[in-house]
Amino acid sequence: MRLKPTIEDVARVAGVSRATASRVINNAPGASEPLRARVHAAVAELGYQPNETARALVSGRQRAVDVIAVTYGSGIGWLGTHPYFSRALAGMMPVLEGVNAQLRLHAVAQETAAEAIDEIAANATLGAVLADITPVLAARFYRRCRRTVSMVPTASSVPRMEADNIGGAYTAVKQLHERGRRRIAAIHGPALNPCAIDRRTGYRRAVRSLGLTDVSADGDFHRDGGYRAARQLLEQHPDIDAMFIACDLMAAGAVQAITAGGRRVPDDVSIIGFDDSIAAVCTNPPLTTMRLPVEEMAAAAARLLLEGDPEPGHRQRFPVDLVIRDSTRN
Amino acid sequence: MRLKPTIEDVARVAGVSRATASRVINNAPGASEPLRARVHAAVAELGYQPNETARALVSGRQRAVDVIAVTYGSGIGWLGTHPYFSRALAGMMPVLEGVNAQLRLHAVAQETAAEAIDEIAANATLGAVLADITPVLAARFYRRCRRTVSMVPTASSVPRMEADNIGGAYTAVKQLHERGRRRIAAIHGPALNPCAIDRRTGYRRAVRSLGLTDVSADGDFHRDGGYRAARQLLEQHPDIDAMFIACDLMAAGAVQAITAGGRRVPDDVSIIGFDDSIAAVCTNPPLTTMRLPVEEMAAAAARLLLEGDPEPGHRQRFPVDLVIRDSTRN
DNA sequence: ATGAAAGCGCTAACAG
DNA sequence: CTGTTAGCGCTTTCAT
Repeated sequence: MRLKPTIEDVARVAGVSRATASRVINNAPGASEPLRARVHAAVAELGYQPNETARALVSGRQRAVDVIAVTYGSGIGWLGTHPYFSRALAGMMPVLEGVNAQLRLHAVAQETAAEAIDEIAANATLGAVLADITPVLAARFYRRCRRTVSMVPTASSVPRMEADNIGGAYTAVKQLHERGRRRIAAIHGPALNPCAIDRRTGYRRAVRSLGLTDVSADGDFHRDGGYRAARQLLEQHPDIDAMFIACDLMAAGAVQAITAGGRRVPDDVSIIGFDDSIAAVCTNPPLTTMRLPVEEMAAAAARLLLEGDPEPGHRQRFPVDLVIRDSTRN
Repeated sequence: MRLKPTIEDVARVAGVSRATASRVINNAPGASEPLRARVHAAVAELGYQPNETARALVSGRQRAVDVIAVTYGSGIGWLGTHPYFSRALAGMMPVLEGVNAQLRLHAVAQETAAEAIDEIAANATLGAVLADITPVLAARFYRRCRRTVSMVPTASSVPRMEADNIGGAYTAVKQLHERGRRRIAAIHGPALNPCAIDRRTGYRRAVRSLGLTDVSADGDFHRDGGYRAARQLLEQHPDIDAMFIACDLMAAGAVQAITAGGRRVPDDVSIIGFDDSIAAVCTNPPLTTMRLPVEEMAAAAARLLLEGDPEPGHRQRFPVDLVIRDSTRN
């Protein structure tokens, strides 16, 4: 079988030099119309496709955005079951498409995260989007590669996309309160997750300023954890009439626990989730939720990287808006 | 700021030749212990990280698996809302991790798919996993790059991972029938989607062999389509007592439509979905469904690529198993 | 066991 | 406008 044609072959067939071939292929100026035509013909005849690796090496830029996800213990099952990550990818791909940039996906195990991160940083080109990296690791990465954007709250110098998690949580509780609920419990996310921390803060502030009681349980940002937390909450505080839940997946579990316990949503217990992920519309009833604009954030992150090195401390703020569905409608 | 150190720098600092440095870095034989130590020291001192691009160019192999997704019309919103794709990614990443292979993600617009596919094929290294490519496009890709694996039914010569969609659909209907249901409707997927076609076939065979009536509606593999199809089905055939739905996302919508119409799941209408995606456990009640082992299929596809060129027509079969949850429990 | 040298395929000065 | 010539950073013969 014939080897893949190189630009050398194209040049030979077209009867020009490699340089000329390169010029017309990259449609750079400095090539006459007749030669252009000959080169194009040769390209077509040979089915020539530039070798991106060689291009990248010589030009120093490979035009790839790296996306890093850290996997905790149990493997990366969460990538397949947690909508967050795929939303981020979905947001980035359209902006990368058409500008000849590719997306590289890295799953790094928490235990070896440090080394893995060093290697990724060393080979970064357009830069990296840190989807859920802890502040410490993010800072480490940033030290090795300035072209970095975090999508979660992180070390202060790292450029980031910032969603108003605190405000969102506050709004959620306030909304529940306005609808007349007074025993508003919360199911929070992992204690160390930066987003979860902010949402917890928002809940606490709202509870305090509205004169309510803090009734909290801890979840893990997964459905099962939401189910368990809700059941436990209901047992310990049977008078709960609303729940603010820090993630839709947990909210889906909570809805199941609540109805399994013989109560109705929203009549007995009103629910507001967080994220507005696919889970929010799959539950029954569909969830009122605080929309985290993941796609927009990811797209903006990609665009920022495309523009060049972001300023240290650069930040772009994103609103977290209330999306009303049936889990609060009654 | 200091430029990134090259192997040249390492060699100089260690006082050896580039060749020797290369040998120890790749821990190839042919370097004495004392020199190895000096090189390692130099690497550590400089924080040297090999440039993967240069490596790839010289060795001809970049160790990357390309994943291609075609986007239809409206953009790739579906990637963020449809669990299939992220499950495939989740399946591949663990097998790629640790073998120093990376994952490249490509979203190609349907209109320009042909050219895009040619370019990807030209730059493929370990090969490509075709997640949802039509047979025609898959064949085209395969013509340009033998290292290809499709995850959906496709042109006969293209190596593939084959799930028993027909058998799964058949099993689902049979299960409903065994539970005493007799008016078993179906909501199918897109007319041209190869998986949807097989599931439709399975439904038809079951209906015929069980002596039931074919009551079908068409969906789009999304929640909204499932909602609409279910509502329409219920209006036109109020005596329906069960539904086989070709995808969990549609099933989630159908559950909502059914309960919104005042009927209960599973008491009045029993439901079996397909996929066993995150949507199946977010609905209320959780869905009985036919499990498509997407993660396993994707992992096997990645492994196949890692092994070298798959045989033409290579196929690996995967079962589609019944997972019983509450939507059929009564 | 070690080093010198030849490229991988391409782009980008630099000459002509 | 066109061609010649250096490399990009690395691996890999091939001598030594």
